[in-house]
Amino acid sequence: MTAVPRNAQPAAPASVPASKALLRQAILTAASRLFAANGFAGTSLQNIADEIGVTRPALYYYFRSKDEILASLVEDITIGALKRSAQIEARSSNSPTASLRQMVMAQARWIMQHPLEFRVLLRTENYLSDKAKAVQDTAKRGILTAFARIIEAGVAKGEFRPVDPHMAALALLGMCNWSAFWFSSDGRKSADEIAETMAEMAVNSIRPARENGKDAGNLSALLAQWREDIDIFEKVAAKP
Amino acid sequence: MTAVPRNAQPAAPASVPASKALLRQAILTAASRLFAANGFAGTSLQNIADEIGVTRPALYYYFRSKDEILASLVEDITIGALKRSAQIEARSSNSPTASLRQMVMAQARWIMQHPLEFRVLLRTENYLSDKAKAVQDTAKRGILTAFARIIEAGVAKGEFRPVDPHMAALALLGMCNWSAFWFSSDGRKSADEIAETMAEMAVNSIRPARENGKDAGNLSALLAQWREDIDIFEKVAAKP
DNA sequence: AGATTATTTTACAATAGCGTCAAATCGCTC
DNA sequence: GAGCGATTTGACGCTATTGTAAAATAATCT
Repeated sequence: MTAVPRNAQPAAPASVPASKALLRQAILTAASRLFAANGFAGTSLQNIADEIGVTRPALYYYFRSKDEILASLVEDITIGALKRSAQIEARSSNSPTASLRQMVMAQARWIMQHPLEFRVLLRTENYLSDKAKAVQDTAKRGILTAFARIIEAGVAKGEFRPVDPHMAALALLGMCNWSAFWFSSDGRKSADEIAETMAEMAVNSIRPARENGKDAGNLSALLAQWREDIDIFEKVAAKP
Repeated sequence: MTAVPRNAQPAAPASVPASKALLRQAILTAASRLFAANGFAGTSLQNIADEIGVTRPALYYYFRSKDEILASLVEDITIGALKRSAQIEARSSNSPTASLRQMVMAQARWIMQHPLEFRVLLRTENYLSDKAKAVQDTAKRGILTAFARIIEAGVAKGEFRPVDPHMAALALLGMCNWSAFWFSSDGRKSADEIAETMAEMAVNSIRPARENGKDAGNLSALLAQWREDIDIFEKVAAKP
């Protein structure tokens, strides 16, 4: 392993120095690789140290324990996911369909951009400290309710079938999250393509069946349908 | 722990005697509970032994190692899932929509009937021996291709949108499998209700946009639909 | 009852990995 | 190049747990 370069900044002693943060990050990256490959228990601190080219006790200068490495790792990921869905919800488009599509895309994308970390996260809940687990739980709950709220709004507007919002949200999140287990960045499809397909599947999965004229009184449902039609049209028209 | 009752069969020394199989099963049940709760590495053989009321070395009479317990545990589950989807595929209804609905229901149900074992399975792939992992992989692949074949057939028949069958299968399986992480048997909804909802979502997710415009790429069908819609709109809007 | 087999236990290595500490080294400032 | 804080290292103790083997107990058969 190459020596870690130090930048020549005069000083930033107030908070964490840049150099320290740098190696910290290197540790986290190596750890996610190894944890994802061999599991948390299957990875010793020695393995991590070898990966970076230092000795085992050096790690204790950056993290108090093995568990703290794990906790730090998974916290970043969940918080990131939460932030994204909160952002989209705040953007509050008036169309739940559009919002849901965006949320699914964002979630799927975020996961496929960090598949390793996500796999670790999904597989190691048991080893988290109580405090870390609590952080996890609130973040997960936040994402879930964001999805559920959008779906609920869509149901109220008639853009979605009358499904149980909570359950539908869990189902759709499952669709997204599962990708951590199978997505490969060198596969035939890009993360963006997959995310789009999933978003399309998601909105379709709870879209009301078109009942020709039946409940024609429902204007917003009709408008929602038109929006989708236009999307389809746009895609078709854009093709060579 | 109560003594294990022995049946008075003369002898069945050829294969495994019934009594031995009984305690074996008890060990597996206890193990899944503990593995699911505290993780594989977080569970010692001592914990398992305590749960059943024997001493630790007694376990070695039934399993050669801790890993063998895990392997035996997860093998049962995956094989069961594979069997189910194979059955449904063999039943070969002529309607891919109906088949897909049934497969999703079966998969979701099977998982919600064994959520503990499934959580263990999803979280411990890393600790499996190479041989056990191979069994895993082929079973998983079998389920996946069963799903993909149905979807492919549906696409060919025009019952589904032209999605990538492989990818859609993964997405739908994700929806099902994820339930292992959130389903609770004492929740408001029963496993059957949830499975049905998921099946409905699944078939909708890849159903073509329009029932009456058979092929989605058909522009004139889309335009015709719009004209109709506008008529409806006009009537509704004209109302007092 | 006595013999034979099945099952469980007590006791015993052996190992791997975590966390700690004081000493050594590095990089920089004066 | 002496001094000082930041960083790394080697050596150590410790615990938890796995797996084994021979002895003890329970069950079954003749």
